[in-house]
Amino acid sequence: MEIIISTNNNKPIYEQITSQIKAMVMSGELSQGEAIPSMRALAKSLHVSVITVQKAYEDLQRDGFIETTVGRGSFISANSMDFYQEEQQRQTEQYLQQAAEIGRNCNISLEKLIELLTLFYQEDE
Amino acid sequence: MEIIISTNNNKPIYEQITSQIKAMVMSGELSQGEAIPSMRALAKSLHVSVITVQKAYEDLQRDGFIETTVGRGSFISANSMDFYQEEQQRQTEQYLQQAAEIGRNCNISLEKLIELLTLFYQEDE
Amino acid sequence: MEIIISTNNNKPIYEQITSQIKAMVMSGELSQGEAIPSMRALAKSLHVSVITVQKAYEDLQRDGFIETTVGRGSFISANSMDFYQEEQQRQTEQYLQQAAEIGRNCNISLEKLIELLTLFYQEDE
Amino acid sequence: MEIIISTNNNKPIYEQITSQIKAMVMSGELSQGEAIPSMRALAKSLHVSVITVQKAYEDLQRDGFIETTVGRGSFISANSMDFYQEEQQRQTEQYLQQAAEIGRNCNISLEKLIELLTLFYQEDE
DNA sequence: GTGGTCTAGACCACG
DNA sequence: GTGGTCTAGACCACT
Repeated sequence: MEIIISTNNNKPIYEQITSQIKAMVMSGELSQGEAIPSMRALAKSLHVSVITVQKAYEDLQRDGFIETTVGRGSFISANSMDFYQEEQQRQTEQYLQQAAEIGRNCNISLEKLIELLTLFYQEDE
Repeated sequence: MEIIISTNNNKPIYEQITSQIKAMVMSGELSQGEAIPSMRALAKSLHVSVITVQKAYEDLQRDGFIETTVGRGSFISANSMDFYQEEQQRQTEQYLQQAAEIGRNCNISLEKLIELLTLFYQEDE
Repeated sequence: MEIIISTNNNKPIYEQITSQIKAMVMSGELSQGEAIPSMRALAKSLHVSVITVQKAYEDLQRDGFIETTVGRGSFISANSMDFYQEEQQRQTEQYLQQAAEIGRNCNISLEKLIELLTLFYQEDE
Repeated sequence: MEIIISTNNNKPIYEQITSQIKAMVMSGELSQGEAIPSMRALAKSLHVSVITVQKAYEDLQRDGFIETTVGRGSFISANSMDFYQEEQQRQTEQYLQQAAEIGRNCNISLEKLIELLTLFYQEDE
């Protein structure tokens, strides 16, 4: 499991950790029931405070992605993938809505927006 | 000129001020060369610290939206609208790109994304 | 006598007035003993507060460029031109010194500086 | 890292801080990636308000000289030196241009200006 | 601990 | 009256 932390980024470190772990579940790199590193181990390998990792794991547990048991460690929970799907869909819709709203206010045509969207969609492939 | 401040919002107050003034320029409610309220006047009417308004005006000036002179006040600058257009286009593209990226990772088809975008675009009308 | 006030400029208005009057003395547009407009007349024609013009005239008198008599008006003083020459030379030297200092710190060669100076000198002709 | 604040100076304190930090980068006293004091620490050691230091750091960050992260601190950014070089060159050119302009208006010959410039350039060595 | 935001005062130069 | 700078407090999110 490899997580990359960027300090130049404006996103807080604990959020970078959560989002990357979620992405690994989605990509299949982490499967349900699989163990993830202990907070101390991850903190050490990322050169990051234990408190930061703790916050990340707390958030993941709160949102149902992992299950943490004292003395045993943390594990990917059974329906983590569904949670992730929902979350991402919600976010995608939100981005599209904002793009639509601003675009309309600036008199950017729907065709232009679709063109851009298609471009970005194929670009990343 | 009417600005609405929401404290429940997670956006800082000075940012709410700047974005609403920019929007007023775009909508034509404020035209080029027109004076905007003095820092003290706006601070008083919004029940907000002078410093907060000052920060907002400072940002607006630095980004070229207004021109401010000691002893005279602040005025909408000549090319404020162009700056606004550019800024909004940049942001729209960013939203579309993020939607495209997440969408692709979640196996949402391009058709589905375009469908959503079209929906949101026409919804606001 | 024509004075141009720029609000986009970061220089205070009273300073724009003084510097332009001084320049007119130098260029011969204003000669020694000649009357300059009354404060109120100038304020009106420049669409500027009387207090602003008053401050400008005060500075000019303090530096010996004009002589003001209550009830008579203000006149270019006898040795205004000398004062101006001295002042400008002082300022020119100061600019050159600053350019030399910064340039040296940035490892810009003396030749390069002279080249630029020559360029600017001939450019304005 | 030693910064000297002069209250007799007409330059604002936050500007004195920014310019001295920039100069330290240039002189090599601060290197890329190196940490600079926390706002609170610097404010305390300079007997100055935290807000004043904050304003200085904000400016430095906006101009690309430092990178600052909440909870971590501020660090000299990778290309700080390039930014500094550009800034200084711009300023040098501006000084030379002003010297050229005033000099020409006062009938100071180009030779005389070059002579002065050379003098100042070698004087500081 | 760090920086980001906000408040309520103050003095200054400029108009 | 205007904006520019500064002070001495405070709370927040993040490390």
